[in-house]
Amino acid sequence: MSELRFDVKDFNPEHIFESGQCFRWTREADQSYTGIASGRIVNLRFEPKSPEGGVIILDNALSTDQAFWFNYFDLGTDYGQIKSRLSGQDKVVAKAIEAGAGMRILRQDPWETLVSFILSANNNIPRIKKCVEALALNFGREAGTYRGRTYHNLPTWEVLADLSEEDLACCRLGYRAKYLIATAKEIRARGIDTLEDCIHGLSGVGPKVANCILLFSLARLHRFPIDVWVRKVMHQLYGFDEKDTKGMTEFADRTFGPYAGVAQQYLFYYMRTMNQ
DNA sequence: TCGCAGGTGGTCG
DNA sequence: CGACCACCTGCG
Repeated sequence: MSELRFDVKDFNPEHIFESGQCFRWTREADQSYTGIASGRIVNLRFEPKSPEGGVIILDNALSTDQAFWFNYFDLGTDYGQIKSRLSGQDKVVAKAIEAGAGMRILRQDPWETLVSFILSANNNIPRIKKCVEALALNFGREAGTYRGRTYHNLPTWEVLADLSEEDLACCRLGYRAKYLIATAKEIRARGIDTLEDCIHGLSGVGPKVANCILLFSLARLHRFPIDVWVRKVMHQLYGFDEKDTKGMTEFADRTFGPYAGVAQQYLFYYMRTMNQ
């Protein structure tokens, strides 16, 4: 284990980790974040060097995982360019970008993302985190120990597919447990490779969850998930009727084009931070 | 007690 | 289609 460093621009851990796209990163007392992704336990701290950039320091990372983390944090994408493009297209988003200037869209593991967002339905972020952790602790393989804490992976679909709702009762997932089991069985039958094709048919995966998976794990940056917060933004700041999902989607496509999903992420974070 | 939380699935018209 | 509405659970 060693330390990995990345010089980056447009990076702010709080904007990235507190924007509801991931559920397994925890803020430490020193403002760093510890998390687990694809079985890798790591602590991230960020040292700003200039107004735009700084250095990411990953503790407990393997040197052979440099490519993994580069991809995970989408470091190959120029968010400065995306931001200036979006800002030029829309005043509201320009404001939201100021508030969340260090936002990035992660490239998470598709299965972990699928599980997390099935659990997100009609749920709140603290409890989604609890559900994910309970699932990992009770049914996932141990991934290792770091700074006195033991971490577990999420269970694979092979494991979940053979569990019953009763088995999962200890995780307090509520009615989402049966979605999870049904989806695990479906993935076992079809395989994860076809996820993008079959995603819409999966149990517990409606349009919102499907868009989240495509955006937060498969880098489909044009996907525009509409949750209660984005709905609130679209209503309050753009004047849409709260129920007009179709109108919001068409507006996002038309206005933000290939980066509608990135715009959504700034708007989501903006709305959440405004409402505190 | 009740509404709400990063919605989905089932049932109607 | 579109409009309802039930739904596990924990919190304020």
